Amino acid sequence: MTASKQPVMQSDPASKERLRLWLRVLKVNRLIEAELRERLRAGFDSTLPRFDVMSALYRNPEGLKMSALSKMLMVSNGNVTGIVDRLTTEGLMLREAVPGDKRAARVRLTHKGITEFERQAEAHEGWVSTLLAGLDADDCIAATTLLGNALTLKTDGDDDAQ
Amino acid sequence: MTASKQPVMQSDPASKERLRLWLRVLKVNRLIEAELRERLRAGFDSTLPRFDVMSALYRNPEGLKMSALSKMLMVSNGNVTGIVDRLTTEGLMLREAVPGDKRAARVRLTHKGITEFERQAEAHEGWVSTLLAGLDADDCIAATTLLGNALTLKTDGDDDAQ
DNA sequence: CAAAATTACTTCAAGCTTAAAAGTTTAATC
DNA sequence: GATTAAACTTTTAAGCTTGAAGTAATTTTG
Repeated sequence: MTASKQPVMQSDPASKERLRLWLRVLKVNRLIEAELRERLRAGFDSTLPRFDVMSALYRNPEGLKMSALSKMLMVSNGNVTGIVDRLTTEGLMLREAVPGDKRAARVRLTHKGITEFERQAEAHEGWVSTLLAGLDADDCIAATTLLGNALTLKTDGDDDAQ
Repeated sequence: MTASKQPVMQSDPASKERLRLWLRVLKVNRLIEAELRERLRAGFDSTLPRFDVMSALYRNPEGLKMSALSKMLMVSNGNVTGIVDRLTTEGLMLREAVPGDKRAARVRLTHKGITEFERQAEAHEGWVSTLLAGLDADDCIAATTLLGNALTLKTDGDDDAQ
């Protein structure tokens, strides 16, 4: 117990509550991510980033360009390259040429990738539901709505659904 | 638009809302983390993991054992080692021997580290408040409470406050 | 049309992250 | 006292992540 308890007189009185919420979001996120990571590893010898990529491609069976993928997942361009490389090596997805553009590459799940993702997604939904068992449907809707309001200035490209 | 819209008849009817909430948490987390990372990089030539370590030590001026630090931050033991190494090299923190135990090492902020963290923490609180400007104090309390209920089974070691 | 700017992707270096293994020291048990 | 188990930390290998630099193709523009 020393210093630290004097908030420096923050201008916005909601500032402290916002900080508290952010720390809570961070905690929930870490807890759930850690659990999902462990279960994906143990159950499917995979990782969350791989799951995310497959999930995005599952929702877009016609394929996505690398840049669209990285924008959708909010990760860097160079990052996606490595994950796609590995998934491709394992035969779960493939790169195709884009007809009118020799720079671009379109990636999509193979049949094997689709089958594998469906297996994982079913388990995934159950895990999430278990981890959030403390909240019923109404609580979830309320929390989702509140968090959605936090994004009013940032969100544009919308995507959800498993 | 193909397949994918048949939820496989999940047993728990709240399952879909829980999944939706999880995706929302993930999105908020990524958006805010990305923004904070960028600002820490541009403004202080630092990173979020470094900020987190310094924050934990700031709240514990007497120092923490490496294992306590890793538990508090919910990251792996080996992970903390590297971050502490770098912060130590920069003179922001230091390792001390624990009197009765030659296995353990206690780490704490140096004076320079304390000063530097205070600078960063003030900016940090402002950034978070800006990013969550869509929510007033009551909204934040409501959201924090709801998310807290999600953790009822997992939370034990409590820590918060900047 | 040619130069310039933009777009798409990959490569690179540095740092973060984990799980597992290894190295020390301490505590417990026999 | 010797053996075993536990606690604490570091090291290691593999993968994730970023920002920046590099390559190539496309579009814009003068």
